[in-house]
Amino acid sequence: MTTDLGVLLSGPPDVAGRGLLGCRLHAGGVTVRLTEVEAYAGTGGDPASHAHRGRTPRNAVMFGPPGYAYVYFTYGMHWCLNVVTGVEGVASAVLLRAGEVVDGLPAARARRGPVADRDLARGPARLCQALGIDRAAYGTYLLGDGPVTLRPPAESVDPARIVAGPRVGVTGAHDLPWRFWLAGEPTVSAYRRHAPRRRF
DNA sequence: AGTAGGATAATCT
DNA sequence: GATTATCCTACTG
Repeated sequence: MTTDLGVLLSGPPDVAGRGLLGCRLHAGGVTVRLTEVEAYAGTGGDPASHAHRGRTPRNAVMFGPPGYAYVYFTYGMHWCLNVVTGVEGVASAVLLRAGEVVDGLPAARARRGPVADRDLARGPARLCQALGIDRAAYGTYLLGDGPVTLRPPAESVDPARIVAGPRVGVTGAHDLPWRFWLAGEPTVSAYRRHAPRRRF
């Protein structure tokens, strides 16, 4: 059975997110198998989304057709990669949070430094660092021949292995279980929500 | 083991 | 000027 990514990504972000687990992401000579993702909707309804307050220069690609890369820079030092989902005109995307390096191990190690192999792409910013993804990937098409490519899983993923829970690091909307990961994978990020800058 | 705090700059109000 | 879809270091027990 083959996953048609074009069809999958044109659906709602949570459905697309589940389907992206197990897919292979290739860039910079490194390939990872995705083990953790998060879904984000658009204007209204999802306060955690970058597109919640409408279209801006940064999130413009989220309003375009599915299959394109939404890359953003945050905390003054980190890049994160999303795949745009849904129909053109409505913003939604899936944040690629973590994966297992299955090819190009030396290149990933060179970019990430001396860390355990399972930590090479364990977290959205670490994943981008391991693959060498930055602003240059913004708006590129992921289902073709671009610098960053996404391919269906080599083996189909057992739906029973997919776990859902609250998203990480967001300020609100914790009642929406739109973080998906594969049970038992050591590469899934273990961060909880802590140090939330409380201003009394 | 677990968590608290700082780094650091683009983006938006 | 405040905020941030994070990561790393250092400290506590």
